[in-house]
Amino acid sequence: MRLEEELHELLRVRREKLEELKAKGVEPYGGRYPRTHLAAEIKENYAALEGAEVKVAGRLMARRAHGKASFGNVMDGSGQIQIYLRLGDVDPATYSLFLEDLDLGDIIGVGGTVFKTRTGEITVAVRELRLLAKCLRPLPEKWHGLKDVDLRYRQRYLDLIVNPAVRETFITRSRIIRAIREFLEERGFLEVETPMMQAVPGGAAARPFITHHNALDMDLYLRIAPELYLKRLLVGGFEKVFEINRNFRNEGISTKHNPEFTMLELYQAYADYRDMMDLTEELISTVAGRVLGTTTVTYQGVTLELSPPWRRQTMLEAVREHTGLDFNAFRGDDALARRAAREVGVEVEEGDTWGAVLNKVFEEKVEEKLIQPVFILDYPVEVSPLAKRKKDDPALTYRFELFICAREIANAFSELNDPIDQRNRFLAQQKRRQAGDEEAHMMDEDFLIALEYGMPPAGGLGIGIDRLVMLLTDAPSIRDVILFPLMRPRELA
RNA sequence: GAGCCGUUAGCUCAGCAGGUAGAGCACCUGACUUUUAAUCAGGGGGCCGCAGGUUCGAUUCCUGCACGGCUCACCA
Repeated sequence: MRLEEELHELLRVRREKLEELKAKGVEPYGGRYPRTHLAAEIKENYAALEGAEVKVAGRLMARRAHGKASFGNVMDGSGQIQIYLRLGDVDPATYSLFLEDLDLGDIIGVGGTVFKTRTGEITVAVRELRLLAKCLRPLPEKWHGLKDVDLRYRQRYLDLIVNPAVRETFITRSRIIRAIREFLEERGFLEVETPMMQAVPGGAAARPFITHHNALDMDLYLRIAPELYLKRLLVGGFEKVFEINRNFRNEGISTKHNPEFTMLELYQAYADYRDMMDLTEELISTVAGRVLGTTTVTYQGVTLELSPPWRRQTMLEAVREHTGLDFNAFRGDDALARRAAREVGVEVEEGDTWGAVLNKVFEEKVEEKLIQPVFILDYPVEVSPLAKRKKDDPALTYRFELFICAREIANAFSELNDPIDQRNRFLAQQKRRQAGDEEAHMMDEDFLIALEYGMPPAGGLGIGIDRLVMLLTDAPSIRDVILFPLMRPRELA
């Protein structure tokens, strides 16, 4: 810390007050304060509490001095309440503590009686005042709040102090996650935790972060998905498992991507992807109902109806509906499929097979049009290395993704439990890795051994929690639903 | 990774066809015993993101860099 003389005036003044307080024998960083009520409780129960003695604690957010009587606002976890000090009701030392020594932002405890001012504001008439924590830096502006998004993310605590809507968003996030846990536990799912550090990062197509274990002298990867471990648990006999935890992907940052993000994955033995569709509909609509009180939500001005059932459409149908291209007609002819894609303006590479082309056309031409909830079924096998092939159509898989507001919200499939087929899929992925595709799956021999012991047929589902929270809180950026999104470090003031 | 835009007081923002900067809130001093964006009077506070260049002179024009935002690419 710089020398006191060099401190900014605003910081210097507060530090001087701190020293004065100490000189007066006031402890500026107090301990336990036995508060009796939250601000909101007093306001909600005024009829019962009028004239009652209460103690509240919180941050001093405003002060309006009128000579020998003064008002202030104290904010606690429930909201703000007005406090009133009058010389005579409190001794001169207490009054001057409030008026001279306290600053906006200080955390205080006050005791007094509840009353209503003549303008009708429910207020605590203070008898006792205690400083619990001195605030040495000025808070952001009281009216406009903190707008600079850089500062809001870097100093999220300030954002939370001065922007109540931000606070609400994160409370809603917590409620959503709790509702998901309740929903799954009610249905017999067991919550588990699987490794975040993995020797072979699998379960998704993504570039991993690399870290190093010193004692074992080995590189490890931060997981890109828990999938392959959760499936090992199916092998082990857990029949309904879920995990809500972080995934890490070493990719770009955008309004829809943070390098670490929260994912729900669940697996249900003896089920398939149709069961997963039913479960997904029920889960999201139930969570919306429990948390928001409605299944009709507005996202960025668009009204979405989340009550089931949701539309179900195969990828082939969706592509035909939105582009006029019937990929069934190009079956077995990769070149024809590529030509058709180029005709509608989709860039494809020479090596792209029928299924890869179909997927690209879908992503570029169809996804953006999927506003109301829709399950897109039957993904090509090339882009679904962990999903079971369709019995009657082995070029496709029993896989769906859920789209809402043009965003992929969920991804699910009937899990591939044939170890021979799984090995071949890994080998195909390996070829793509060798061809330079850094996101192709790595071979996971350990996982294959597990499959060889027999994994029950199962449905698996993944839901991006951050994106679901964005949808349900009307947040335009993923950074609005992650408390501390990744930022480049910056020199501190 | 690319393109566009931004960075001025603690915060929210003006401003500058190039002549060494303003407002509101916050802060300091004074007045005020039911105010609430309290009010009134006075005052202090700025490497105008950083580094170069052009110029008699740059916060302003040019270049580079840093950080951020948006769009695109990659993805969930």
